Amino acid sequence: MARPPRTSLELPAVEESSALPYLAIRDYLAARIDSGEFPAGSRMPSERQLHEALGRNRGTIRDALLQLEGEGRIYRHSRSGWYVAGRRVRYDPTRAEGFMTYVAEQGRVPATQMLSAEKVPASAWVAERLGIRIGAPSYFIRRLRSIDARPVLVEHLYANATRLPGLLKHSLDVSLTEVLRREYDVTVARMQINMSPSLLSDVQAQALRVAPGTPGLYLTRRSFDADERVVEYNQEYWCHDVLDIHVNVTFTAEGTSKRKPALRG
Amino acid sequence: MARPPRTSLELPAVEESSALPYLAIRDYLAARIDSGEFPAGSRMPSERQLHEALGRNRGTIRDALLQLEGEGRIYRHSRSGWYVAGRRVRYDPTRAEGFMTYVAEQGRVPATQMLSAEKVPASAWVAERLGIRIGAPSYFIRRLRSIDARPVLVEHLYANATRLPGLLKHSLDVSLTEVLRREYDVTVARMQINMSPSLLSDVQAQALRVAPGTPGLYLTRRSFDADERVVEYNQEYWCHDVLDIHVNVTFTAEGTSKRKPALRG
DNA sequence: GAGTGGTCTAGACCACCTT
DNA sequence: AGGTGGTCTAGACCACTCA
Repeated sequence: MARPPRTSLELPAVEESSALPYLAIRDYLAARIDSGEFPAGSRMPSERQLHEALGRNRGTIRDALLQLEGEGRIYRHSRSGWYVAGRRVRYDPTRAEGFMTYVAEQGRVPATQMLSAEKVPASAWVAERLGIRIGAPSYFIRRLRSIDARPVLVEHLYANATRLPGLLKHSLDVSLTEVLRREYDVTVARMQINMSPSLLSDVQAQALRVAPGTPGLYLTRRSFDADERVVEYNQEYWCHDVLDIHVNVTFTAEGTSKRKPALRG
Repeated sequence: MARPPRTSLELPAVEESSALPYLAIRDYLAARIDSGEFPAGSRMPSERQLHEALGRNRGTIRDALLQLEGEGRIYRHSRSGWYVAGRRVRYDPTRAEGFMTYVAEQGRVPATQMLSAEKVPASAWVAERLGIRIGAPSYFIRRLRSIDARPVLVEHLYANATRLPGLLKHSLDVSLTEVLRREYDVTVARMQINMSPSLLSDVQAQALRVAPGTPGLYLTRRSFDADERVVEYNQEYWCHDVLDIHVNVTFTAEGTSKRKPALRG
């Protein structure tokens, strides 16, 4: 990854807005991010620079940076540095648009990189989720997605290979939903979505080039067609600071509800 | 909070399943949680006990514990100890049921405690969200909610006082939605929900009796009636390990979607 | 090869929770 | 009053990224 410029370090004393040193440093750095001194995407001063400049132990500096990371204000690129986070991307799981679409709509630059794609016999775990027999042919696709050149999620994609012959021959750098509709005339009629905040596991952290222990958001999606057959099963491992999830729900009658129809465009 | 029993410490050597000491300790503790040695709700051995028992520095022990916290396997009660987390509670934001209902349905014990309730002139921020004039009377209610005696979220509730006269006289320890329907004949027709993972701010952390810097989930909900008037505005600050969010979406036609009607019971 | 973050050690003091 | 986690210090070595 190209290393963005680092803002030079000139520091008025840390104002003791918080009694605790690490929170005072957090406030100080947050203020400089807000003021535009450290713009989104830029590199923060190194931990050792801050250590020298602010007269606090590197561990304390690190606590302040980890705090800002948890708040989603900065993120790190493992062993390269700390960077200022951009705005969160709005994501509405009840809409059909894919990653490439909604990211671009928000003025950001999405990108997809294939990590692996294979046809394998379904394990028990996969078979259950896809509603197929154990050992039946299935696809396993692993993709890395980025926003503004920052890797932000790893996607695992499982699908029934019997139903989608030759899927791996198509370009999978774009929206899978679109490939399914165009090439196989398969449309998603229903989705089961799960989300929970967690940490990125070692494997996913490595793919995203972040440290193990980086906070994440685990998102799962099971898509069904009109006949209630599973079309695909998705696992998405997101950096926790990337998404702002919006859901709009309309209730029609007592105890029932439906999503308000979304207007295109 | 009553202090649950602590499992006594007898330790076979840490198996070096991971090269890094703190991850090896994480694996070791996770295995003992899985095996039932440390059951949900019980207290973990203290950091100093683990330090002595495992022959690692307390800082390293702490890194392992923080890792497990991030994964949602354990949580801490500030300055009291580390505890084993229970199962996540399933929450479907597109359903109308309130906290007390869906928590109880899952065999857990929900509780609500009022922290404050006042009638105040709306600030600019509140006025915008409620769609009322700045300075118009509004309610501000702050509640603490628990599951199985563990505080898990702080709720801020804003409402239009002109429209709901005498609201504070009613019992607000239960579902507000129900009070609104029963006492004011107000029904929610639409909700705008926002979610993003973050850290608990100092104020909310204090109310939840957790350390500042504890990971959280920030959830916001704006409810409208059938005439598109705002009924209430909610802010919820959740401990990050409590929720498993489920959303079920049905697509009817190209570009539109609606939630599958939920059957009662 | 220089610089970065990632991890670890061995101490210390404090605020607070618990009993 | 004793024990807990929360914070801080001052070092150290390593794996890795980047130029």
